[in-house]
Amino acid sequence: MNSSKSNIKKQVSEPTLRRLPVYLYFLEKVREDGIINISAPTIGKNLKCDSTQVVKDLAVTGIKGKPRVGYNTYELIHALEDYLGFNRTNEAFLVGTGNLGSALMAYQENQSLGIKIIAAFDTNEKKIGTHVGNIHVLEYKKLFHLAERLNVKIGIITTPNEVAQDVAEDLMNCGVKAIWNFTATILDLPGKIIVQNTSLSTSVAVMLRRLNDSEKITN
Amino acid sequence: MNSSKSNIKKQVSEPTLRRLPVYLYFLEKVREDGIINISAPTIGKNLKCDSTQVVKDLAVTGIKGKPRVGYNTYELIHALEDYLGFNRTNEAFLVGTGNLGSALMAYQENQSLGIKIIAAFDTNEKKIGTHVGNIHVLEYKKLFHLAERLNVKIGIITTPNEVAQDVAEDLMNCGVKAIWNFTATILDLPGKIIVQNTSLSTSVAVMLRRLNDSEKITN
DNA sequence: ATTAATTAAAGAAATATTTCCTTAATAGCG
DNA sequence: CGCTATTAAGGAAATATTTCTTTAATTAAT
Repeated sequence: MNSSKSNIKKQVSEPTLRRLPVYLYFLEKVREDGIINISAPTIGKNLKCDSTQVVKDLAVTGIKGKPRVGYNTYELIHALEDYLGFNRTNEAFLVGTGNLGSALMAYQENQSLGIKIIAAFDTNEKKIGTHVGNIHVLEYKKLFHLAERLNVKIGIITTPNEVAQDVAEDLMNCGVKAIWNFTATILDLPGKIIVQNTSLSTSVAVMLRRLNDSEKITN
Repeated sequence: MNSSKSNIKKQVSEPTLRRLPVYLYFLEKVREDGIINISAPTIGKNLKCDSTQVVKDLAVTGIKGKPRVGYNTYELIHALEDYLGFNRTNEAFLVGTGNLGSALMAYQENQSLGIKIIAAFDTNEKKIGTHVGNIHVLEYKKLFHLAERLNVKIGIITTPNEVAQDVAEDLMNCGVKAIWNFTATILDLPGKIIVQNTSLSTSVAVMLRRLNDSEKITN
């Protein structure tokens, strides 16, 4: 369940990486209010986390804050977007246009997700030929053909669990380097392929357990 | 960004909790194959993680494995479902029936998510009165009225970011104890309210960054 | 029955992550 | 112009998490 290690310079930790978009969204909100500079303690107070952690997290972008002033909001937003790759067009293929797949396609049209789904694939004949927004649902077989022309690095799997492994291998063979996996299947792929598992059950599990814990405590 | 601490017995760590549904899904697959007993090393090999970790994770359920035999698949599945609360009907309200909200409603009809959305709310008049599967979309105002009768503990927020805080407070005032927050807003609520943040941007951020890292390494 | 191999469990060590502490910088204020 | 309060940065300590090691149990094979 772990990722490989870089030999050039050590990878930024996952907890830190997961916090960066949170800072980014907060800073965007702050910028709208016309705030030019913001300090780590202020960010920490708003986001309910330690100011030291804020400083260390933001340090990965290379941006330096000024003592007594804090960080330049605009500069920091840019650096975060750049670091996270949100300012590039990260093109992606999506496989499996069920509820979740369709939702992701529709969702990214409004909400900026950081990636742009350029084509969706399905084996269900009823789905093929339809489109969500301006993304067309193509026959799954065409994945290989399309991948030749377009140099897509990211694949999204929103298929039933049973076919996830096969789809993942196909995507890999089409040149995909990173897979966003919404199924409950643990994909067995070479270590060089980045796999991001986003199973909804995982979140539910944590929440339900915490709820259960809290109910047992007499407040 | 942290949760409160139990004073009765120490909480199970989040990494462990996040792995439990992964074991559960794997075991369900294994059970279908008619396998009665399975060892931690076998689970570890399949899920690509350390066998010691498997043993420690599964220990939280209270199930004991037998040396030289492993765990009883059936017993373990039951214990995990019970521990995670997946075998209970965890009723939930959903607020915000946009793309993501609708998808969640449709999704849970097929895929067992561990929770059951019993009513959805929106302020958009075009949405009110419609239904996804057999879940009706109701006027947001009716949340308070409905909450009086039904004792719903879980709230799901799939609204635009701007209104998330207000919705969260309303849900809390309606007796909701746990909130599954899909927005990028960091909710400011009393510590006793369980908040599970599932921002899609977070996953994308981690994936894009790892992809970027891997491209810089000469394999 | 005895032995050998496998395995879970419990504890120790290693690693990762967060929090704390000190230092140096600097802008605002007198 | 110097002092003070605030702050980022860097390193140290504390905590959390994972991995390693040892031990004891138990089943299968002889």
